[in-house]
Amino acid sequence: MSEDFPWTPDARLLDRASTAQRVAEVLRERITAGDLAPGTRLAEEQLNAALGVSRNTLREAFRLLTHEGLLEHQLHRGVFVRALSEDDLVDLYRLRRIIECSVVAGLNVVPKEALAALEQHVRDAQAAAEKDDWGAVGTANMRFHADLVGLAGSPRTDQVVAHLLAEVRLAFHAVDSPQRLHQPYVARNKKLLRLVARKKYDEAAAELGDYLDA
Amino acid sequence: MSEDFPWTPDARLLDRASTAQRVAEVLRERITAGDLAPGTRLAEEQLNAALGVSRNTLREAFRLLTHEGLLEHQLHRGVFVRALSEDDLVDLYRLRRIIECSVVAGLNVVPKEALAALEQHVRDAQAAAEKDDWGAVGTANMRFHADLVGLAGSPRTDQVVAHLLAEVRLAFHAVDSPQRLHQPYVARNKKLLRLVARKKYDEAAAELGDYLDA
DNA sequence: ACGTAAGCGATTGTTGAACAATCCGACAAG
DNA sequence: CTTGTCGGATTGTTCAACAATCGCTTACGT
Repeated sequence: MSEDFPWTPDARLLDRASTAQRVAEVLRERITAGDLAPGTRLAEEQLNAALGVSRNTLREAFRLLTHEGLLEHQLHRGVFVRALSEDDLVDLYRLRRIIECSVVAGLNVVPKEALAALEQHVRDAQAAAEKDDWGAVGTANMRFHADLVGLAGSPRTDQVVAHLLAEVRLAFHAVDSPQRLHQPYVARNKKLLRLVARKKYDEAAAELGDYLDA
Repeated sequence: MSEDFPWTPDARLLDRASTAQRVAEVLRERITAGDLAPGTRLAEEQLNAALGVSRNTLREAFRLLTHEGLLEHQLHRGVFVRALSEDDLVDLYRLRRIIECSVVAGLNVVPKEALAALEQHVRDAQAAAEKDDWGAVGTANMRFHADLVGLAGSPRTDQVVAHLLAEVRLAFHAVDSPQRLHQPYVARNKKLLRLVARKKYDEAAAELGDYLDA
């Protein structure tokens, strides 16, 4: 457990902005890319040496990522890459269903440019799926849902959903078959978007609720 | 001496609090009690001496409260007690409406003891109202809604709602007539609870949605 | 042999200081 | 009166030392 990390620190990347934010950026990339598996412990001393920053700075970066929900902090034990249980996933999707369905059902007018952005996300997901890049499919899907909720124009709703989606993303890497996970969403998002474009908001909400029950 | 305790083994309560968390607790109390008015600036050096903790620890407490939405952080200027705008309030109640209504509408079974707890909150609010203690009415009201949402058994929903209620509480102190603000809620909560007890969840959700539109 | 408790190394929590960057009010020049 | 600049005060960032705690090992008693 107490060996050096398998990835080399890129000192050049640490020369532009606040050190803590740069460290957080590096760690964020590693986590969302799946290089750091959920449950992995991030020891201060190891990363201290690996990144060439002081412990205090490193802890500041930890705090940033903890607030983002990517890390979990246990008192006197250290920080760990967040590991989601089955119950967590169920809980996440339950809350997503509540919020996203309510938002869609309560829509009134949808600006043209917002609709275009959503369509772009669907196209991105489709293109990535054809290249078997399921990580990119997941990213496009996340952006689709974030922008979908953004239609409501509620900052707090946006923030909550962004947090939920970040947590969902953590669970991606724990899935053995990413294709089976992401494949259905491409078509479903397309159908959903069509319903929204035709202003059939209730049907869209039903469709959305249906597939968040999986 | 200590046979069985009334509190359930909750992981958050079992974890001992760090210094920063305790400092945050103190500040949270002062803020929600209204001792620190919205807009008040919290200088580091001043609190550093007053609370007997180092600047780093104090800043960590600030980060916790900022993340909770009670404090606002301005770069190179310090932290201030959050002042909510009219738009913020509208946004808060919109999200509350979405979540609380969905929870109530989706109820299936309500445990007897949970119902009893809700009734106790209503009685507390009623008693406080008769003594013109509108701060206590607000507290009982908050607990009522927190427990109401808790019926769904979703940790993340609970957390989001707790966050929203904490923000709502910030706005209490900016109101000139606390009576007119809290008075209606006592009767409404009572009515709402009666509908829930009779398992008329849809009607309850409608009632709840109706009064969150104010 | 088994469960228990003290001891120890490793790791995290906290502190205080030092220095840089930035804001704000005062003051002087045009 | 407006503009520019100076200087004190406050925050941002980093570091190293010390205290507290955890997990594991070891020795002890029954």
